Amino acid sequence: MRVSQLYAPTLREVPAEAEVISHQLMLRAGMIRKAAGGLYTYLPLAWRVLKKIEAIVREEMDAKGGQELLMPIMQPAEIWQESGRWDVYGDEMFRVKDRHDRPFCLGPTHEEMITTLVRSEIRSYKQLPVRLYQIQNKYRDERRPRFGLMRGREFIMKDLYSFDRDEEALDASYRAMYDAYTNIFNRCGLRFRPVEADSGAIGGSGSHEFMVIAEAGEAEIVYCSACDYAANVEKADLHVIQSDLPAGPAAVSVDTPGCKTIQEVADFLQVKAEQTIKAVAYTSEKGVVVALVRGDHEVNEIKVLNECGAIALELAGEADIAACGGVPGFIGPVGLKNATVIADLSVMAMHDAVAGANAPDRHLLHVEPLRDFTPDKVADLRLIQQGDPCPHCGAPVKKARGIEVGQVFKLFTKYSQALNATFLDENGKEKPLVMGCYGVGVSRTMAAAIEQNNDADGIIWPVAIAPYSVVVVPVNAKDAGQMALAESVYASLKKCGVDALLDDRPERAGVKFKDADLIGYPLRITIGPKTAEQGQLEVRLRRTGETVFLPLEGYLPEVERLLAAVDQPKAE
RNA sequence: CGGGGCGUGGCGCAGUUUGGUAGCGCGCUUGGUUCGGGACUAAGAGGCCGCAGGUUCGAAUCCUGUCGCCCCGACCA
Repeated sequence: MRVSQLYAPTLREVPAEAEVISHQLMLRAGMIRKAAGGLYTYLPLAWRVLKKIEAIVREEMDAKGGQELLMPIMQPAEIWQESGRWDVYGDEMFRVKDRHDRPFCLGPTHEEMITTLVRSEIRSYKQLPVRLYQIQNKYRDERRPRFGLMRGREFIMKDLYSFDRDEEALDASYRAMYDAYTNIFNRCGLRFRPVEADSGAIGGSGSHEFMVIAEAGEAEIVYCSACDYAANVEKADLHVIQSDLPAGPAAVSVDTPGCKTIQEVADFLQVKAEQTIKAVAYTSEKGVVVALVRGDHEVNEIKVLNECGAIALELAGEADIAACGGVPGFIGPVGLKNATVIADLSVMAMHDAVAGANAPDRHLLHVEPLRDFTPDKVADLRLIQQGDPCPHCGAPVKKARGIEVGQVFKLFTKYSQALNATFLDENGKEKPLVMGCYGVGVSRTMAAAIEQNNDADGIIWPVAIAPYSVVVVPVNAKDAGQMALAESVYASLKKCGVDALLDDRPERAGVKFKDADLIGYPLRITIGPKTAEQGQLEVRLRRTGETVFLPLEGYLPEVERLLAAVDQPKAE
């Protein structure tokens, strides 16, 4: 490709709408343009990167026995009604109607589609395992699309679904995909970490997320400073923390005028925050749920959601709090009614605690769990914090931010049971298929790669996913000798399979260098006035900024060697 | 959904308070001089001032409505 022909309009200034670096650079490098909020056109450079990522994904999926197919983006409502998710999925699903007023949705995911497909063909255990995948657009009406491609309303996803005869076989599928994902993100040149994850709305249990470590990430993870434990904060388990206080005398109510926050109460009553019990009320379709944690802890809403079995939680309003006998700001566990009360493990281990008295401007002293209140349920509810003990080895954990680029789930029989997808085992017994699902955010992976690989001049593509590996830049395109040499270098690179680009534009050298740096081709070969005289090719490495000279005779193997080595950390 | 901000040539912005001929930088076109890190110069092209209604002799500017975009939040009693 010649740059004079390339549709890659670069921008000198940062568009005002872009906040994160990947979004800014993709706009500036002429890779994407916005069509509407969360909807983007991929221009040729971006499309080349996406195709390279997809090619890596396909190779790794095929290597694990995956077979590619393509399902419709538009899906009939009836299969979602059958699985029960039509009503559950909520506003995040784009819903459309055809001319006969029949309801459809734009697929946010494809469990229903694949399961209803497979249920009519798979009859016998002899046909298993089956691993089917596709790469296509997904649609989610995000409540807030942001950060360019990182959270769009339309995005490219690879989704594979595995069907196995039993959980042991599912484990093998899961392990195969876990390994494949590790290969994919390694090959894309990303620094990432698989973390234990909550399985969320999609259901099932047993899940890992592949997190690219980056400040712009929307997810928070914790990892152990000593062992290899790592988890999404939503998932991280926590053990009981015992109180060292003795049990107190009978509870008494005291005035705490205007003390609504834990800090205000603790300061006013001269106790530590960890001696207080925090009660957080939520509403759900199952009624009011009150979560109790220690005052210095935070509630992990995901854990609450999982414990109470509701579809969605919202912080309760004043009316809901009043309905269960509470007073906003002064709600406490003693005397609550008409609510499901769930206490964190560490709350049950407290003694002589302070809690809201369910009366205006009043708190209770000397509260004793089980003596003064008995929760409906006790569970691990708190959100992990930096420095908390690792659930595996007890060493303090650290926090980091990550971009979720992939997730693997064990679905077990959630969908096969709902959608009646069964097979006959060796004994002629009908059983539900045991499923797993595995997603890679392809477009998000591209954005994540930029978040991790850039500098003040622009993008620094890993070779494996660069739109072009090498750009050949004649310093002066009007100089016939330079152009002839550039043409011949370009032709020979292409001939031996190097993804090369020729910047034949009649621009000044500086303009071409700036564009090359901005777009981030791994290698730039500069053809200048002295190149022919000295008999040497000047090659600049984007990642390190180094310039190396190669002999005009026999430079091709050297270029290939450079391409193979340029992303590898230097051995000292 | 709540809060805040912004919509003015392709991009970045000024002008709005105090109504009176629509501006600047970058980019674009043409010519000349330049030519190894976003050149200089001369002459140009390009704007329903988001949209609709209202006030006014007159609206980018004031009023009402509406649409879109961006950011923060959807968080602890």
